[in-house]
Amino acid sequence: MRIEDEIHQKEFKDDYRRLMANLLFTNNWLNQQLIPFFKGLGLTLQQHNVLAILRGQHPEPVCFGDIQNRMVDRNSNVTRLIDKLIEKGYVTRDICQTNRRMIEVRITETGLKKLQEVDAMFPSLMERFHNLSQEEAVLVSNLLDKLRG
Amino acid sequence: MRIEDEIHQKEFKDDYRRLMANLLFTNNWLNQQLIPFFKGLGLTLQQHNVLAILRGQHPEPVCFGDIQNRMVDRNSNVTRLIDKLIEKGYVTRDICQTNRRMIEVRITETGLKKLQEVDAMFPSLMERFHNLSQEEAVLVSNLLDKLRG
DNA sequence: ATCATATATTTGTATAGACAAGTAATGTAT
DNA sequence: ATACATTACTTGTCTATACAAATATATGAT
Repeated sequence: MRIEDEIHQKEFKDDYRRLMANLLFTNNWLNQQLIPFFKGLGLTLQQHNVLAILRGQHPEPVCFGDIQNRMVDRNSNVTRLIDKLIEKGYVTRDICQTNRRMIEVRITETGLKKLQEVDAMFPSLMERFHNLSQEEAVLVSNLLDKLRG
Repeated sequence: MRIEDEIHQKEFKDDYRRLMANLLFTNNWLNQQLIPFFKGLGLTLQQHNVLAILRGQHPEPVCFGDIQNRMVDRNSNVTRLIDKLIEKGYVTRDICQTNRRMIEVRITETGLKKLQEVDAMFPSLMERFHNLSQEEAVLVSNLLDKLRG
């Protein structure tokens, strides 16, 4: 459905403004799919993102700064995110012995199991992207990379 | 910059997951430009969105439901958004006389002036989109429309 | 060794978002 | 006419986000 019809706007001043509205609107559309999906699994998007980052380094730990730099949403408060994940038993935190300012975060077995549970559900989530062919998905992705510069 | 480099991830499981991460990351990038831009003008994105909708109908009023349906971010609480805009003197609200459940919202002269102030700054904001040619902007926009189905 | 500066994480706070429940006016079926 | 459902907006509450300030540790210059 054209963005003009989605937000009942006859036309945009220019193609860049149309793209801006479209990016914001599409992100909302995406969140409306992702938030309930992860909520059903007892996670938020950001919590899942952190777990996936930790799995990538497992069994090595990752410190807060590195977690932040690898997150899709850079605005998240890592301290409070990790607190939630510890409560759920998905990660551990320890003070780094070589630099005591840093915190080492590791994913637990329970956390790995939760990620496997998410993985099993992922294909059904990804179906919503299949309005685009694989080639089109690559094309959009590359153009977004180019947009950000 | 490629999304892989932005979030320090070697590769994605498939092109659709890469697109998903890229959409979320690009939206964050966009918000990091838009939020300070509008903040500098004393508005939030959603407040600006509402004012623009009201200008589109001016001098006719728009009711809450219609505002919600035309907003880029559908999750906004229109009641509280309008409260803020009334405080600032940018809109008025009146009970609709033909259906007393509905609220008629109108933009004021002050609101129109504020929008003119925003318009004057818009070209500088749009420069950040010029990494894409006009044709590419149209292409991405159309593919996003297609993605949502 | 001391002090200033930088780095890494934490905490506080004000505002916004998500979502459920509430209120008031209208429409509809009997 | 009355009761029930629907519509349109409001309010409450809990959580998350944005951003500034605070704390703790490490580094570097004198």
